[in-house]
Formats: sequence, structure tokens, C-alpha cells
Amino acid sequence: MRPDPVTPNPIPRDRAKRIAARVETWFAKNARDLPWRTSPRDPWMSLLSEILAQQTQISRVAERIPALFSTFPSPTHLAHAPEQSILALWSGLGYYSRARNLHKSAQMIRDSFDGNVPSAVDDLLKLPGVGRYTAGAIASMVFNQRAPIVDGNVRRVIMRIEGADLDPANKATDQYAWAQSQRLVNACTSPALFNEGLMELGALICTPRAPKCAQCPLSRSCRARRANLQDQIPAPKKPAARKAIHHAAVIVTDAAGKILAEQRPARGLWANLWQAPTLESAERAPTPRQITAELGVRKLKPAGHFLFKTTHRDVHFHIYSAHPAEPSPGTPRGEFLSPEAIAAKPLATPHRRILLEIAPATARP
DNA sequence: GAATCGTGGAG
DNA sequence: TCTCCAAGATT
Repeated sequence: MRPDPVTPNPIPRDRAKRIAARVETWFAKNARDLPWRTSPRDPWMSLLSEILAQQTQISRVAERIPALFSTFPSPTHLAHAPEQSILALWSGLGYYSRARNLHKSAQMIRDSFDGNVPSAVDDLLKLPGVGRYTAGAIASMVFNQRAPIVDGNVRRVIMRIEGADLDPANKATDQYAWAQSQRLVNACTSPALFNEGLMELGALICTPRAPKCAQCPLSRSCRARRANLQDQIPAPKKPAARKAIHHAAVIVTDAAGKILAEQRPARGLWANLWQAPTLESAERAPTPRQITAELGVRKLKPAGHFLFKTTHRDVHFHIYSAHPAEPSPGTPRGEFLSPEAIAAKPLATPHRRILLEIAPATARP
């Protein structure tokens, strides 16, 4: 950390009141127009937007909310729909466990909360996929309760105004942020206005890089600014090491032009999503011999390759085309589907390209 | 409790 | 191109 760290102290009550009032005033004038910011707020649309917003930029959430909310206008609608239907709408968003948890949450809301999104933090925490932040966000922003929230924005704003140059990897830093968030929300006038305003301030003004201190309503109270440390707080986290892995994806086309697709395992990367039959290897690319043996296909032909990067892996995709083995004893995992049926499946993102772009371009029998 | 879970925007 | 990280949660 910095050679001269500032000691973290609880925000005094009068300072907290002053800061909260400035945030509320600023937010009343500077709030973005977002689909879920209706008056009054719809609790279900708010929950949808909060789940979507986990580790996802707000602009992308705003794009997706209309389709999701019109397809599932209430928890009950989603509770009665197949899991695949929400997964399909989630395509390309990442963190697909959010979609599966949301489906379970909708059923829990239907069965245990009379179809209404609960308002108490303790009840919200019972919903799968709803953690401390999301529970506090719904309780405060929708139901105006004095619940603290800490997301990336709030953590950054608090650390800066307090000049708290703490190790982001340290668990104590998290506790510190939650404690300060609680003191601030205790001192504000409207928890709904203040909490959402604090996040908005972090998103628009107190940004990770090049914060717009000249426009900030808290600049005079900001200790990082006073010490010209706003660019060093918070300190960056260590990047996660990425591992290379090889996937051999095989486009199998039958005589009728249908394409083989299989569902991925329920755990791990792209859990439950669909893909072209795939072999994975940590060391090297699977050989044609391994592929034909494992997948029970014939006439294997190379059809391209590309690199797909995720946070933790560099996935080298080796694409092949092939025909089904005849007769069928070895006939592979998955099922033959029309291109239209495949397009409607929740596809693992790289397989969207493989099955919808590369497959039509490969030769057919 | 460290590792895992995606994808894309912004600089 | 490369880094950082986004309205975090789960195991």
C-alpha cells in the first residue's frame, strides 16, 4: 500500500449528514433516465435490474430490461416458465447462474412471499443470487429502508472521501466500507435517494480513472482530493492469471441438414448452455483420432480456429466439420436440430458463432 | 475463503 | 493491444 496510509475512522455524524445531503441534492438533479427508475418503482423490475447489473455495466442492463420485463412481467410469470426461456434471454450476458438463480427466486417469491418481492433485507437474502448488496439495494431503493449498500461505486467513493488507502484484497477493507455505508445511510434524509445517488456519483463523477472532481458535490469534503491521491485510491487489484485450454468443437451435419447440439454440464463454465459437441483438453489440442473416437463421427475436416478469452481462460477453439457415424451405435451426444431450433437455444457464446455462422458455411452432404 | 463464474466498455 | 473493472454471489 501507500507509504503513508490514512487511518480509517468512523465518519462522524455531522460529516455524514453533510455528505448525505449533498449527494441527495446532486442526484435529484443528475439522475440518468433508466427504465426501472419509475415512480413508484416496480419491485420486480427493480429486482430484475439489480440481478442483471451484478458485474455488468448499466448501459447493457438498460438494453436488456425491456425484453426481459415484457416477457416476464411478474415473478409468477417467470416462475411458471421453463428455465431455458430465461437462459435464452440471458444469452451473451455472462454469469449464467444469475439466470438460473433468478428462476428459482421467482418460484420462491411465488411460493413463500405471495407473489410479491419481499421488502425486508432478511427475506431478500433468502432468495438465491441475492446477496448483501442486492438485498440492501432493493430494501433501500425500492422500499426506502435504512439499509446500507456497498458495490464497486460505493466502495470507491467512500475510500476516496475518507482518504482510506486500504488494500482492496483485505477483508477488513470490506468491513470498513460496510460500516461507513451504514453510518451514511443512517444520516441521510431518504435512503432511496441517497443510496442510489451515491452509486450514481461513483458511476458518473467519481469514476475509477480520471474522476471529474471539478463537478463533484463532495470535492470540498474529499480527503483523497485534498491530498491529490484521487488517482491512487483505491489501489488496483492484482489481475487473475489466465490459463490456456483447448476445445475441439465439431459441427456434425446429417443428411437432412440438421446440426448436432449438446447441453453443457450443470457446473463450470457456460453451465447448462448448449454447444456443438466439444472435447476439452488442458494440455494440447485434441487429435482427430481422439475426436472421431470420442464423438463417434466420420469424415472429420478442419473448418477453422479462433481464440476466445474469458476472465480466467484463453480458450483455443479448433473447429471441425463431420458426418454422423453409420449406423448409429456410436452416434454421439446431443440431438440433431434445425438451424432455427438451435438459434432459439441458450448457446454458449463462442458456439453462437460456431453454430450460427461457421456451420451454415461448411459443406453439407 | 480463495477460486470461480462472462462479456464488453473505456482509456 | 492491453489493462482494469463493471449496481456481486456462491461454493
